[in-house]
Amino acid sequence: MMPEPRSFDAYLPAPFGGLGIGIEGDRVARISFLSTAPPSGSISHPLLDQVRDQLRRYMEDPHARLQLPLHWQGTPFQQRVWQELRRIPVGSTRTYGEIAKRPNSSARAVGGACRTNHLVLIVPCHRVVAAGGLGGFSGETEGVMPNIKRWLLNHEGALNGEW
DNA sequence: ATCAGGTCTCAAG
DNA sequence: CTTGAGACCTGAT
Repeated sequence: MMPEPRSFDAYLPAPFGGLGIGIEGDRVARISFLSTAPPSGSISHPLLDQVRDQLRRYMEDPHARLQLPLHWQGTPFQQRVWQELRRIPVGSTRTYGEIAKRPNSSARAVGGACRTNHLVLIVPCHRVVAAGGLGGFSGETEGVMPNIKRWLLNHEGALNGEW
């Protein structure tokens, strides 16, 4: 049996597919890439309106700020990496190795932390690339997800015709 | 204790 | 240029 998929409280279509949004109480708990709208209907909540709003704005302008009350859940190491990633400016990228340097960690460990990112876009995992290329995304080394990564980086102006 | 992973690096063909 | 092995650290079983 596959693990029970997390439920989403709202769905927002996007140029690269769509985004699922889930909240816990009055905080955003997860934002993920979805290819189709989740079966469960969306609920009504002011926070969801706010999230949709900010995400839509980001689609138009990559510099739009994403400022939302967030609900973090992860190991200390993961949280540390995520916070670090949030400091990568729009339009630039870091390699897994670069991120790993600080805590004397390793590139693979960073990849692992990225893979478990449940706040896509807010934690810009898409700005972390491999030393020799685009690198994987959301657990895939090729296919749909890396294409989304490409879209996002291009949207942010971080690709100079490469990859 | 063991293994797999969104990698890196270096050495050899 | 391409391939392969070993090394790195974390998280899950």
